[in-house]
Amino acid sequence: MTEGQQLTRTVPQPRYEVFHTDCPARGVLDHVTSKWGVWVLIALRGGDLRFHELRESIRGISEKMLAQSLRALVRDDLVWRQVEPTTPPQVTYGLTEFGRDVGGPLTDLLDRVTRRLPPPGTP
Amino acid sequence: MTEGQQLTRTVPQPRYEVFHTDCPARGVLDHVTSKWGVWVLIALRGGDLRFHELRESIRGISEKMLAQSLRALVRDDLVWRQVEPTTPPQVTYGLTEFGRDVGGPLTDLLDRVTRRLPPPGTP
DNA sequence: CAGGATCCTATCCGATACTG
DNA sequence: CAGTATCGGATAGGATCCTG
Repeated sequence: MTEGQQLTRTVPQPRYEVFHTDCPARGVLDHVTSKWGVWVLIALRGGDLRFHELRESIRGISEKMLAQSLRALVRDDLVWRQVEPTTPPQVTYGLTEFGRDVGGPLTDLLDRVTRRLPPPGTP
Repeated sequence: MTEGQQLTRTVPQPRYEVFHTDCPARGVLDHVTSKWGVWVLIALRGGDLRFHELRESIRGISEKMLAQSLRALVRDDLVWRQVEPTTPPQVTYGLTEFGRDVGGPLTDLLDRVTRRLPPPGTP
């Protein structure tokens, strides 16, 4: 760190210093805001879902990306994974407390975008 | 659309149907949650900034990506751009009302991640 | 100073095939 | 059913050079 001042202009409280450091929050935030992570988290807000239910909820996601996103989210402790060793196997995913905590502002974000977005006549 | 039911399981209110359609909200949300868009928006919450100030705020971003992200955000009406035709030219960026509106939950999100993240002793 | 143009690399991501 | 493995095309992204 060569300079400690940054955003000290008009920012009320310099609560975080996530802009220059490689603090882990940046990685997690990147996962949370990743292309599919967003939708997985939002989908799971409606309740726990199994792999295929998730895949059907988030139309457009491939199995590969879903599995990959889920792995990342589980690693970050945003999502838990429960394997029922039956035949056929049954794997359920759900939000951890952290995941629910993060899902709030995420849904809020989506809400504001969707509500603000469809302005009549902007092709 | 071959089937209209989706997430009708446990979701309280089916407010949006952003999961299967290619509604524009998905595109905007993707921009908002894009790798750098997040940080641009958060950085601008502290006040209007010029190109190089932004670049310095968001350490790690390249000029190309900053310009590209800014263009996308301006297109989505999240950020405005004001050109002062002086020499040297001076271009200032700031949040639109939409941008500020979206910046709220975004900062909230970042806050929760950063606050929750650094658990003492998890190398 | 603010960025466009170009080149090249890293990664994302879908399709397919295969496993427990 | 719930994945993993691999391949190949598409895209994101960095470095550099150049312009108004």
